[in-house]
Amino acid sequence: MASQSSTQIRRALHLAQTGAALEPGSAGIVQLRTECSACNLRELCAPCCGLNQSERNVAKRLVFKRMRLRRGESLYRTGDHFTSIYAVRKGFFKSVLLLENGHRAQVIGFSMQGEVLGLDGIGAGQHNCNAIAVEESEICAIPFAGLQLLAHEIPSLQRHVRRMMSREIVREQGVMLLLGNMNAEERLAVFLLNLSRRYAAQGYSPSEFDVRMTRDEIGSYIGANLETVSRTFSKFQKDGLLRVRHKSIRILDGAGLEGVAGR
Amino acid sequence: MASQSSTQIRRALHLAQTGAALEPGSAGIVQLRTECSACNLRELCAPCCGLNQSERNVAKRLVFKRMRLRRGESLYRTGDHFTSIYAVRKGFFKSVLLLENGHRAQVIGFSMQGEVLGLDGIGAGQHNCNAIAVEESEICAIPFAGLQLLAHEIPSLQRHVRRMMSREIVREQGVMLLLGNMNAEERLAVFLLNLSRRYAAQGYSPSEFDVRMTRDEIGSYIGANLETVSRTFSKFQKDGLLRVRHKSIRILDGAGLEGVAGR
DNA sequence: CGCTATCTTGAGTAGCGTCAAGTCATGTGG
DNA sequence: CCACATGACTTGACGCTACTCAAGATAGCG
Repeated sequence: MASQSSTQIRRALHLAQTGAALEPGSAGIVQLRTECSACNLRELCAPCCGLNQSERNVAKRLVFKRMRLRRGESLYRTGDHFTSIYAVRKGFFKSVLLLENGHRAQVIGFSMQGEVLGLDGIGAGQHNCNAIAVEESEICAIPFAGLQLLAHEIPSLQRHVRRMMSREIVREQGVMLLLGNMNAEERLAVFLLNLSRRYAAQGYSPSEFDVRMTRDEIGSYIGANLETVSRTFSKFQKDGLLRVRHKSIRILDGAGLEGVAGR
Repeated sequence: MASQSSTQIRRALHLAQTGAALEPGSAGIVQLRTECSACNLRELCAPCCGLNQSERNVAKRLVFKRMRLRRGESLYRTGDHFTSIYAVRKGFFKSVLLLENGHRAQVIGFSMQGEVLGLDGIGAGQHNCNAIAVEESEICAIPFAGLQLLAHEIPSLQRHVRRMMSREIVREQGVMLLLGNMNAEERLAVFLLNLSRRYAAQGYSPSEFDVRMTRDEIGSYIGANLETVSRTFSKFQKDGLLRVRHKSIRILDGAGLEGVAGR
């Protein structure tokens, strides 16, 4: 069923890109047409950010397509033809890498509201992982070919794309450090502090938030199993660092948590 | 002393970029001026690869600078101002990420002959890790600003830069999978098969090669300690998969090794 | 209200890290 | 050319962290 809905989404995207009509609301997917200049995320949105007014006018030519996805639905899958990068307008996604035998899988990243998804496809022309909604989410698809045409006229846009890619490289380097060098407590602490910082960047409280993903998904990301994640949450609570009530997290001692994270 | 020689290299690079003269052979560093078209690595070299003749003529404007580094010398260090990307002409480099407290370090990648180094600096304008020669090495510095000017005229070059960055993202995703999901044997097997493939890509034997790095450096990269690396080498030898004689490796049973790697 | 997914906690174990001792290779200076 | 020092590697013993298996608690959903 996950595969089926993914197919529908891909079809929707294809239709959106070719400009063909789509039945609204089919399979719970709503597709909207918006101009960049009307996008209420344009302050956050990668390709618009940092443009001056005249550049924004040029950017109007780039028509974005919005879509909604429910928990478990795929935005794209490994091997899908790369056409767009995606700005997350609302919700949460996980990027899952599958081993060739398909037996093992690992979450290699989470993308939240205001962040960009799908850069891994630029090189090979096809996506290298599965992007799956962790909760009810809404994205804005940015056709990459159009983005490149624009970037040729707007150098700052070209720079912006490069900067996003470079940031992704640096982010992944940090995860490699986490996975290669840290124990379970340090990993979870780093994970929580990172989440906290990202919520803060979106204007939410850095000390009180929900983890939208399951213990299993967190564990997959930080290289531990779900029991270890759960135990470590409990230990942090016992030590007075957090208050954990299922998905709801309150950071009680940020400095203490940073101490555990080893900074 | 490592820090001192690094300073010298940075000074050399600065001089090279400003065009000032440099005493040849000082501190064992030799700096050479070469045009791209004369570079005998141009088939491998990232920015030249994939250009047609007329584009190559344009590319002649881009003057590269070559340098030699001895084992342990830094090509760049965390926080260094980003000016160039580097093509490895000869030798081997490791990229080392330092934790903020400077106490822990991890090798996050190795770059061999024919590969490119330094892409992590593009976004922030400064390097995010230390690039250190693992053996006597020679690199070709490609000034990034010049590369970008050229890329504006040669779209395929722009694409090429993007592709390199995207490949780096995908490579790091693979390392994350390795570090998050595999045991020591699987990690070492994956590491060796990857090395084998890269040696083959450079025209060397895929089944018989030297590991240029120490057990400690391998361990840091694959998230194990040096004893575990050594023990696993011994086990692979006992199982008839490899013949290991210190740094010299011969793969006796590639299929068996792939089996261990879990593919 | 019951079913299912998710989470928590416990007990036992295995893999890998730590500590330690010894071997081997490389390089340096007499 | 040899002696010695140093760095790199190997192997063993032991202990701890985190995984596995299992059972029960809790939340969310139809």
